[in-house]
Amino acid sequence: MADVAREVGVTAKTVSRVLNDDGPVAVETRERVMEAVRKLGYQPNLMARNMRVGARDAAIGLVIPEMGNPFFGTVAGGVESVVRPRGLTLIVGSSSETAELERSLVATLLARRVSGLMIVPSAAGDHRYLRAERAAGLPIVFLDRPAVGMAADHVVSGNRDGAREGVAHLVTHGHRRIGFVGDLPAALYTRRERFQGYRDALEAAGLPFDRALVESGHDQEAASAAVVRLLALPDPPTALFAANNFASMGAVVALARAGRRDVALVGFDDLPLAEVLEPPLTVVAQDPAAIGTAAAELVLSRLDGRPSRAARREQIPTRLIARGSGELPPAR
Amino acid sequence: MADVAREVGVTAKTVSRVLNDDGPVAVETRERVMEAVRKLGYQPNLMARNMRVGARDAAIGLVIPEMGNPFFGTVAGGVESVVRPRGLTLIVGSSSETAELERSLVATLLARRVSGLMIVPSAAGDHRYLRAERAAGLPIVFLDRPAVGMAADHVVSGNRDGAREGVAHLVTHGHRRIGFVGDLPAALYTRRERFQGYRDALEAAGLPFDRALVESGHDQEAASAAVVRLLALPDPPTALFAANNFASMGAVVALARAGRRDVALVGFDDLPLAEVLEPPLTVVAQDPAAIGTAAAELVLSRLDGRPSRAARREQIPTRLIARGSGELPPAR
DNA sequence: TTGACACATGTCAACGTTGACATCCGCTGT
DNA sequence: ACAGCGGATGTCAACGTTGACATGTGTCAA
Repeated sequence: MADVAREVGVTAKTVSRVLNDDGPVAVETRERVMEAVRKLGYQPNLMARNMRVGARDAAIGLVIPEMGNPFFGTVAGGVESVVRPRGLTLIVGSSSETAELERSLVATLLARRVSGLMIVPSAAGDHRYLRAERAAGLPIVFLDRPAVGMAADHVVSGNRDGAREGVAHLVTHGHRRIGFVGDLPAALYTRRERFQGYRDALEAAGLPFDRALVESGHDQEAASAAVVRLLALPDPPTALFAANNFASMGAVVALARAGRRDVALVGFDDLPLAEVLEPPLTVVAQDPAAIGTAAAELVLSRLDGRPSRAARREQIPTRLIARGSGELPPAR
Repeated sequence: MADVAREVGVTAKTVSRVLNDDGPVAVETRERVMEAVRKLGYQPNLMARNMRVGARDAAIGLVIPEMGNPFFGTVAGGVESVVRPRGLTLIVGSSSETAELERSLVATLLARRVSGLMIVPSAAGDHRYLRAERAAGLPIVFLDRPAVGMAADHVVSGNRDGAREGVAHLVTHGHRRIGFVGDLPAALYTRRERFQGYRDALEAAGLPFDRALVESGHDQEAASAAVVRLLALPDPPTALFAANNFASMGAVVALARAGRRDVALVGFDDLPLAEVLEPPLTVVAQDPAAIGTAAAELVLSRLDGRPSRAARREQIPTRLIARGSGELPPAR
């Protein structure tokens, strides 16, 4: 910047004014400065700019469990689409679902003095340590799952309602014994909510809840194995509700391997090739992009100074997409 | 930092020494400082630290076309896994495959003085403008596709070899008319390479190249339509080679809709549920995580001062996974 | 003619941190 | 007894930018 100023014969301050459209600058000076900037290939140093008095970094920090998971990738894309037009940079890190990594990532982001923090909390965490930051006015929003031990803004899917709707769909098609294939650990927020939705639907239909019909597994293989166990029961389910995408894939694989085309299935979260599966997979679709944009907008509105103490909570509704696998009638 | 220093009764410099394990500090002083740090909840300001004399930001910038695409998400995950243990933060942005957004993102990253730049270039770009930065010693590595108009490091898949192997697999199973379903625009690097591999395989087998068997589409629907056109030819192909994941999905969908279980298919890039498709999908799998880690390691090695002028280029080999759809014999 | 005012630009300091160099102290070896 | 040395700490400046305030110059109304 000093070089540019020297080249033009003005002070750094004037260059600064030109670059920021700040204060009055003679048209001619402006042009000469711009030319010098081009000639010297000058680029303002954002780090220095951001460092000025108490200023925060013009960036938003985002912590997701995994980059490779398209669900979270799409969430991140939604966040970016809102945040970038505002001139904010997105800094993403992944926690591998561990509270420890999550915390160290958050520490890095805080050290960078990001302007806002968005977190998909990992299962085991406790977010009390963020209270002070929140109280100090830093916008913090949790995505997909609420914070633990702390009242804070969040944006989540309509897990319970969605699950209820998905299971009700199976009930409507005549099923009375419906298996639940969930995530692990069972204490996971989304798992708990969806399980509640499952029970809601059973209750609404006057169906008994059978503990034996509930199985779990964290990855696709484990979910597959869970389905195999369910099908081996003396009085097996005629339909399955898979409470997340891995569970869905595991169920699809298990049913395909067993050659069981007669078992109905509804999955939570849409899959890319759902329509060409045999039978086409009925799902309760989430809207990950909407979760991202809604959360980002929440952060921005906080940033624009709405220091309201109260936590704001949003639910993004799900949508049942009936493709066939949920409409199979009960065998027998 | 000044507050901490005052609390302990030392200078900021001493606090700095404690925090960076720099220079000798009395054990007792160290402890008192650490305690004050905890008590006051002090967090070092990374922006300020990074700004010091000519220093660069302890961050790596990564530009990918799309966050929601699991291929690039996984690439990003690979990058992060290498970069984080080194204490570097990852800053990710997506370009939506447009040269314009890509460039503005790169500008932001340069303004932040990142320590390294990793770019998945969008189709239309020209990277001459980065020459100066590269010459100035900034590590720049391109991923998945090479730079345009500039000799620079890159890490790409073994596109041509992989495609050749995939198509050869079809030839081995007796196919003589093999359709090619590619990406658009046709000038896209990966598309060109894979197309070359396709022709290599035909040539190696002494099969004629038929222009009519080449179709394209950028998204899944377009690829589907392309497959429909191919099947409607007077002398239609008995097998298809889909040159990327959208093409694969489009082909799978088109074949399923048409009820054509007799057409052999090999896709480039693996899909999550490939094994449960009917028939199970044979693919030429890429290794996106390896692309990310290899590229990141390249950046780090450059960072550790290997200012060798020559561009370094790496290819990550692909792997044929035969599941069934490529082994169908030619109908008729 | 003069004061007021808008415009154009400059000066200075400060943000938080750390390199370079200086200072002080006590111990060791001769 | 004292030079020499290493350990512990301090002082100062600088990184690049921009707020707050100051200065200078020309125009216009009274």
